[in-house]
Amino acid sequence: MSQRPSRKTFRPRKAPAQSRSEATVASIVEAAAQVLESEGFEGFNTNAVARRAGVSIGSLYQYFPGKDALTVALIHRESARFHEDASVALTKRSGKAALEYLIGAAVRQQLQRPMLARLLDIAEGRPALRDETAKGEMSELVGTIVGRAAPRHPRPDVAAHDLLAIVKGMVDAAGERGERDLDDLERRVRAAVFGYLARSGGA
Amino acid sequence: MSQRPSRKTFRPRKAPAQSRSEATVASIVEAAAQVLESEGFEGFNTNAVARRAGVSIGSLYQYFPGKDALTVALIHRESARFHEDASVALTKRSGKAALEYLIGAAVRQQLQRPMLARLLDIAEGRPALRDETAKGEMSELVGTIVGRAAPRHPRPDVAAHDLLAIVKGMVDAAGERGERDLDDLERRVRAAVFGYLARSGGA
Amino acid sequence: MSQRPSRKTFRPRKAPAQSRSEATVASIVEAAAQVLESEGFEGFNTNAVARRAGVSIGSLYQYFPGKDALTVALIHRESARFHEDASVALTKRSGKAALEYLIGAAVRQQLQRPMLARLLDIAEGRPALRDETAKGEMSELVGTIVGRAAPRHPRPDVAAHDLLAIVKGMVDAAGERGERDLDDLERRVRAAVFGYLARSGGA
Amino acid sequence: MSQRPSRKTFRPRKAPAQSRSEATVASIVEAAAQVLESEGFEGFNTNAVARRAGVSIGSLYQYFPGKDALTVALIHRESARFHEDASVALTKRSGKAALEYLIGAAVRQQLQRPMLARLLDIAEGRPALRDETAKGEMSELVGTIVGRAAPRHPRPDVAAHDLLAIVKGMVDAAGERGERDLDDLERRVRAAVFGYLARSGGA
DNA sequence: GATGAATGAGGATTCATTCAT
DNA sequence: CATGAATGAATCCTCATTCAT
Repeated sequence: MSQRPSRKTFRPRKAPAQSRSEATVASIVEAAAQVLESEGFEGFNTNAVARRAGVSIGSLYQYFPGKDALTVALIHRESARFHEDASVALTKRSGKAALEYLIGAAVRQQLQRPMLARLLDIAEGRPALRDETAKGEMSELVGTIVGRAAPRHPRPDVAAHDLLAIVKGMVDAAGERGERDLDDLERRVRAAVFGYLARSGGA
Repeated sequence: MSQRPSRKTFRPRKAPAQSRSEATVASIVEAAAQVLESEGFEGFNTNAVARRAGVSIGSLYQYFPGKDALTVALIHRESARFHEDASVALTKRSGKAALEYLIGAAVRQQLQRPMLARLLDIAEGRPALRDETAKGEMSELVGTIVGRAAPRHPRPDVAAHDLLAIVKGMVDAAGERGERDLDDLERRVRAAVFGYLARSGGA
Repeated sequence: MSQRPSRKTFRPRKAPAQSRSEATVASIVEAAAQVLESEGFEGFNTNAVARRAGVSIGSLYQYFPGKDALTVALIHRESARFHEDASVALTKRSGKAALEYLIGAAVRQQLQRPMLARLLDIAEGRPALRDETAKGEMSELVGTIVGRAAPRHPRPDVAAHDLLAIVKGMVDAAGERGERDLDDLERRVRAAVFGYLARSGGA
Repeated sequence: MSQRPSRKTFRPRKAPAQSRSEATVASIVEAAAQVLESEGFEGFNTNAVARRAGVSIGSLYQYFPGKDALTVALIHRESARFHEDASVALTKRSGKAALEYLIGAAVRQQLQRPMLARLLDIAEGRPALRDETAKGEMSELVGTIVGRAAPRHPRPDVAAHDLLAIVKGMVDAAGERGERDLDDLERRVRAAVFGYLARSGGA
């Protein structure tokens, strides 16, 4: 038959009480990022992460209830970055400027650790992790920005989904191909985003 | 024995000369598709594929040198579909019509087996399989079409990459969200594609 | 939180198709018995069982879906013995003779592999395995015999439970203490059984 | 470090001289009882006990040299109860009354915390703990009582063993089945005990 | 060729115990 | 003394792959 994952929590197991453990937790998360980055999903296993973090496997499990919790932590870490960027974007005067800011942030972030970003995008899609990701929030945020950038758009929420998908698709592919020219990529992403908006009713 | 083969060929072990083995090979590939579709990467293992195909694990290894060969075969099968579609597209009178045809095909194909298509997109990105995929060819084909649809575009090859990424990003996300409205999705993808072309120099 | 065992089956994984595997299965079960006997629950682990059986750990899991399945198989093996004995007992002319036969069988069986028998009695009580044991049947069988041996007994089913408990308690304790005098033990068990029946309403 | 200590003392590490530690020790033991009761052997681990007791794992090890020491302490706690009961029983005028008193006490105690009692009976049987249990004493005490209740019995010590086994067997089984009718169970145990004595030479 | 039994390295996770703070 | 972070041996189990029949 199939596997029965039995609904687990991916939340950190304990809030680190001493400062010693805060460092441990952070080092584990960064180690997870590095392992994922350099070995891909194939080599992403708890022992490797613990080793790279310089802690014992036991310590890892003291803070993360399982392998997936590592991935989730990683996803949250990146989502937080996006949220910050989006918050800043929301302060921009024009909707267009907000979108442009967000695109720039996305491109920069992606090209900084291309492999990692791409793998996390993939991980986010895993059914088991679906509930743990803040996709809804992200769409909402982008929806708000779209609402400002293209006030006449009939379905800003749908546009938000699409734009997120477009940007992710483009930057992931660029990262995969090893593109390094930030400005060029950013220009092209803008073309896609504003082109889409223009043609899908945002005029 | 072990589990980590260092480097191998993914070509089918034998050219199926007789029709019997041809059928066997096809059934294994389809079984692989079904397992991938219903169980995801987690449940995608050689024994499961053999079982679903109704052949012994020994036979599977008779035709495929290893697990990855299955994935590659699957990717090739889908690429073939794309090639056909692209060939048809190339017969269209106008470049615009060609692109529209291709978009329609991509959307239809994606929404037919959304999970499968998405997982294969992911698999294609695995470094180990990179060489085996015909990404180059696909880009070339699309590049040609772009060249016709937007003759003034300064970098049709770059545009081809981007368009491929945009379409994949959008339809994968749509499939993931469970969208079922083909026409609506197709319209939006067109907006993105032609919007991008218009703004990135294709006028 | 607690552990979520997720309801597993303890049934053998596959019916051995070739005669080779029949032997494997048997050797695994006997190895399980021996390991349990000599190492107790502490040392009863799948690796030890596989090693003692002279098979790989993989083979063990090919036939048994998990550790508990080994225990269940062992319990079934012993229950089968009891059923045979009970069937023979049922052919006895008098109820008293039937009971005496069953007592003798129980004593003999117990003192043959005292440690094993005791540990299996314990294992039967584990909540996780409760459903897998044929305790109900055993009680019924004994209930029938009691019904013949003490026709006036007001609650033969309760008596059956009690007698089973008495016999198990006595022979387990005897085994634990290392008693070897079969006849003496059997006499004492008879005293307990018939004494109980006489005083609990079986006259 | 490791997990398999070869041989150790199970005595509490320090005689709790101050009342503070006395209370701590008692709370740990009771926590052990509760964990064993609610989680079974599976969930009976030092960390869980410490948590339930509201002390740190470090403190637990301050008072108990290891996990088994907890079990031993628990067994001793219950044995003490039995000893008290037996002492009271010894004050009874007739041997019969003494036995009846003891049976009543055993039944009551068992049905109060059925799971715990059963698990401790099992734990007592573990070879590693055998030396630590006061089984000998218990048998002696019961032997004395039997000597009074059935002065003609040829082997009061053997009878003591058997009676202990009978009572344990019956009440454990009853507890396992979830019986709650104290009086009925007590009647049946008496039937077994006195029936056994009558037939095994105590007449 | 086909079969499926057997293999065993690899990876996830637990938990008794120690020891720095 | 108390704390709880850290440790790592031990165990369960999976699955790619081989090979005798």
